[in-house]
Order: sequence, then structure tokens, then C-alpha cells
Amino acid sequence: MHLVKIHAPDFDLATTLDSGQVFHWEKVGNGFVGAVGDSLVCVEQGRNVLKVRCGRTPQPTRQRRALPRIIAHYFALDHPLAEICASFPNDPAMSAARHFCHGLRIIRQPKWECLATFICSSMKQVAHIRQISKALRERFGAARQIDHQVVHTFPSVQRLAESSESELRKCALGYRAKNLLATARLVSLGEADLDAWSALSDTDLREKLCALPGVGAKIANCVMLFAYERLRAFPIDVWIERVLREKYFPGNGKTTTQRLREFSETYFGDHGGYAQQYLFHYARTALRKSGAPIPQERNTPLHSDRKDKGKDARTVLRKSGTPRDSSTPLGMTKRRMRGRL
DNA sequence: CTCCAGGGATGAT
DNA sequence: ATCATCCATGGA
Repeated sequence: MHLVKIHAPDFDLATTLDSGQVFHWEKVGNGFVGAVGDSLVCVEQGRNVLKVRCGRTPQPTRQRRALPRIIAHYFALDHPLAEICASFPNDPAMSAARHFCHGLRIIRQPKWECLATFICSSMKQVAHIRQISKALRERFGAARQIDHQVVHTFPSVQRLAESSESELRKCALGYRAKNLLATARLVSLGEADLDAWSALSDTDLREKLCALPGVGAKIANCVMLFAYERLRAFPIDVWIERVLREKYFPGNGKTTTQRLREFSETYFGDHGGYAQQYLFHYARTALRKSGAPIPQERNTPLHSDRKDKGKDARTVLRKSGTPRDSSTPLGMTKRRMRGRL
């Protein structure tokens, strides 16, 4: 089964796939198996090279011929990584992250796959997002085969749009099911044209994405960075917020999230999204275990700890089974979808 | 067991 | 405009 070698200097496959930007690659042997678009591949890291094997596809010869180009484009091997890293600000935290994440690239993900996956990501750990992605693919995706093992592609917009909330909830989506379904329907109806949005400015693109159910500033920035190649987009999640407060605003207990956002958009420069991903992966892997415990910075440092107050009531109220579809046929509860989209 | 996670929508100040 | 609360789920 055809092996292709692709020149890939300055690229670390494992670091890239483990950095929390993509969630469907599975480690098999010395390589990783996953779908790139509609074709299933096994990718293995070599010395300055990627070894790629292709599974069965509907159009074998055509796909096989285009494979190197597709793979190189997907992993963004054309990004001038040295220049990008050189554009990062020169401070201790950034330098540590840059060194730790050597070879990490922001890859080019399919728009719908990226959007749908990050709608599922809210208040979920990376391991959980992988689990949800797998459940969605196995239930709604198309089966592909490579090396005697079956892997499923990410489900199409139409397939998810014609599913139901209760069916989506079987994939451990929880409250995210309604948002994923509503967004899938908007995209499938053409009211949200993900491809056409490529032509928009960063500001307009963010506005369009934020109008989708289940998409706020953070997820919009993730989709902009990982699927629209907007390398300035700077998603601020709980990890990045900790890094910013701890490394860039130490002691300032009353730094607003608004201030953090302004800082992140100017300080990190033209490739702020790249810088953000380096800081994120560094904080999650190197900083968490065997290091600084990350102080956690409780807000409300003044008066009144208010011991419990709720937090256990819902555990008691949680009845068994029947999540009930909550009957809002199109879930169009987001006001911003009103008017000209 | 508790705690927390690549947040967002909503309603109350 | 900011702030609190709820939303489900499962790994650590």
C-alpha cells in the first residue's frame, strides 16, 4: 500500500497533534492514523520527513497522486515557522514556550469539522473532546479502512443537520447537543456559508461566527485560527487566562478580562495565534505536572467566602434518564441571527 | 468522593 | 455594561 515521503523540516508531528488544536488523530504504532478531508492516512514522523500511507479511497489513483500536496497543505508545512517564532515577543514565558514547543505548527483544518468540534469543546477537557469527536464519527461518519482497522471520517453538515438532539446526546454531548444541531441546520440551509466567509475581514468573520449558536469569542477565535488561517486570532481559555494573569499581570488581582483581551491582541503581534498555541501547550503539559502548581488566583479575595451555596442541588435533582428534547425545533434562540446574516 | 475542564446564554444588578 | 448562575459529562 503505497508509501509516500514528504519533505517536512522543522515539524514535530506528535507535538502538533497533541497540542489541543485537533482531536481525531489516534496513535497507532509509531505513527498516527486519521482522516484528512475524505481520505484516511497513516502518518509517521521521520528525520526531516513525513512518511505517509494512504488507505482505500473512492478514487484511488487520483487521491494517491494528490496525496503529498494534500498532506503538506493540511500540516501547513509551507508556514515559515522560523520567521513566525522569531516574531514572538521576547519575554521569559514566551521563550520557554517557544523552546518547549519546537516544531509545533497550526494546521489547516476543514471548516465544518473544526467548527463542530469546538462547539463540543466548551467546559470539556481535551481527552473528553477526543471522546466526543470519536463518538460523533462512529455514529454519523463514513467508515474508511487502513491496515485492517476501520476509522470513521467526520460527519457532514447534512448528516448532523438531519439528526436529532436526543441522538446527538448519545455522544455524550450534554447541553452542547442543541447548539451543534442548530448550527448544523443553519450551515446546511446556506444561512451560514462557511466557505464564503473566507473573504471576510477578521472582524467581520468573528462577528459571523459569534452569531452561530454555541459560538462565542473564544470558540470563534479557535475556528478562525485553526480553519481560516487567521494567525492573529488569540483564543483565551482558562489555561491562557491563567498564563496571562500569572506571567504578564502578576499581582494585579483586578485585571479585567477585557484588558487581557486588548493586551493579547496587540502584544503578541502578527502571529499571536501561534504564540497563543505555544503558550497553551506549554502550560498544559510542561507547567502542570512537576512544576509550579499555578496559583489558581481565586477571585473575590475580599470578605465573604460563601462556603457552599448551591453546587450540590443539581446532583440531587438529577433524575435518571430521559433528557427530553426540550422542544425548540430550530433552537434559534440567538438574537443576532435575526436580520441580514 | 470532589474538582475541574480550550464557554456560552441568560437574567439580574 | 459587568456579574452570577446554569448547563452535562467524565477523567483525574
